[in-house]
Amino acid sequence: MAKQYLIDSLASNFEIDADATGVLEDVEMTPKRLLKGQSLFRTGDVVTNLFCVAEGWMTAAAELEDGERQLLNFHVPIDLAGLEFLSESKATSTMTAFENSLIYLIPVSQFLSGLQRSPRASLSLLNVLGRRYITMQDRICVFAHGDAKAKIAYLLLGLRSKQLRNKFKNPNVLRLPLTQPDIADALGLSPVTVSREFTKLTKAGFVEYNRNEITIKDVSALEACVTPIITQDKHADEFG
Amino acid sequence: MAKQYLIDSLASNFEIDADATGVLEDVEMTPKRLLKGQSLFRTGDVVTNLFCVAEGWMTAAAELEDGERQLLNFHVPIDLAGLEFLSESKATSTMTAFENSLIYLIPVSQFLSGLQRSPRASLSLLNVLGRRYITMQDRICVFAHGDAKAKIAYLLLGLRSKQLRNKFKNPNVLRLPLTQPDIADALGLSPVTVSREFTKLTKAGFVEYNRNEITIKDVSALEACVTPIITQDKHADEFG
DNA sequence: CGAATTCTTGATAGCCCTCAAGATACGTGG
DNA sequence: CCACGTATCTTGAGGGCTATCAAGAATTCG
Repeated sequence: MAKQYLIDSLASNFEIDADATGVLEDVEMTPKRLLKGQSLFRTGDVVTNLFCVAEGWMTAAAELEDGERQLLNFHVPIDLAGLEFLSESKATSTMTAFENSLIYLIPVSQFLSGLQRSPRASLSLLNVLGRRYITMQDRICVFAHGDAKAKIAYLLLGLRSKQLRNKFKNPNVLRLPLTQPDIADALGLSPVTVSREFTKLTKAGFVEYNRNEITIKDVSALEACVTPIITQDKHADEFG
Repeated sequence: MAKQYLIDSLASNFEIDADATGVLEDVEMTPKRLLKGQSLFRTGDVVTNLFCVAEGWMTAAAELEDGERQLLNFHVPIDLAGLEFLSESKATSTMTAFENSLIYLIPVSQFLSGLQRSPRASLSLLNVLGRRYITMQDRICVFAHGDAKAKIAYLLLGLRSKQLRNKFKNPNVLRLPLTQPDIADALGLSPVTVSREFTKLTKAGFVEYNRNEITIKDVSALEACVTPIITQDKHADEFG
């Protein structure tokens, strides 16, 4: 059954031990398919479901007042997403399918009562959110002090880490149809700058860029781009 | 007794209801005084205590490789700090007293076992961490898309919100001996730029800057500096 | 095939950093 | 109380990085 598979995957990815995952066993997980570009919820909507990504990519984005947007997160299989809306039922970002995706909806109410019954699961989630907070601090450092090259390297390494954790076959090939305008939206750069930086990175042999498929050729070279900002041992952090 | 006062304050500040605060009643809180500039722990240290700020200001900073630093957080009375180290016992930032401070140390182990006994406290903490995560997303937006003026306005409004929540008498007077180099470190700007922006903000009548005491004269004008980045209703978010 | 989007490349402009020098304030010791 | 050193603040000049504007090539999609 799909649900048991998801639970097992979540257990390994979030270091929720077998006992703690009991929290998910009594909740109903409703499958939902989203087409590319379709939104699960928008800023201001009331969010009543967490969700688990089974196939595809989901992305969280903030819509800025001047028409720009800030991509905040990338959710791949098997990610549990929406934890930040346990407290705020009103969405502060828009959750959109980046490509055709299959997700499983988890009602917040059921999830919460599951947590009430399982103190160990609550602690695991506290750990997850604590780590995410630390990751966000690193991201602040990169956005505050890094140049365009450092930001792009940080993004690519973060996506690679995410694929690595979720056991993608070749983590160096980013299986995400990211256009350069998308990358620009994620990093607060202009598409033109992204293009220029990628030609430089390609000429240097650090990456290969083939429209919608980015291949990391030299991980340590990319790490060297970020090292002036954050220390080496933090490069395993995921983006989003 | 000091401890009961702290517990009550934490209860109101973190929306931890009276029942849930039972988590703190069985833990020992050890008072510790720190002189200005003294560090509680440094990056890489093993953190075995959360702490609650009773007097003064504490600040968390990341030390970057090129000798710069990124100020990440400001902790005022009555803040509970160090929650992100429930998962990572190794500190990822350095916690320093910004002025002479009195804090109460709370052993992580005792706090965790308290959480095990109190599911509602765990949920409250999940809410707190969830909100902090959302706040960090806003900060990402400002750092990625904002200019120097927007960043400074965002910082000032965030510090004001913090004083407001913690019931300082006049929240518009920032009671934090922040030098311009400090502000530069918090925002990834150069001290020179901070100085120029403050002279502009002063001439415009938005703030008053008197060496170590910043007074916000026009809240809505500052909000207007940030509004192009994040929407109006998010300005209540705290910095840090 | 045609329209829209994406990608590339060049030229220009603006913001912020760096360097530098002088002024002001703070703390310490005499 | 004063002198001194240190740190902070201000202001100017110059330079680098990235945004913007623009135009053309390549790709995708209907």
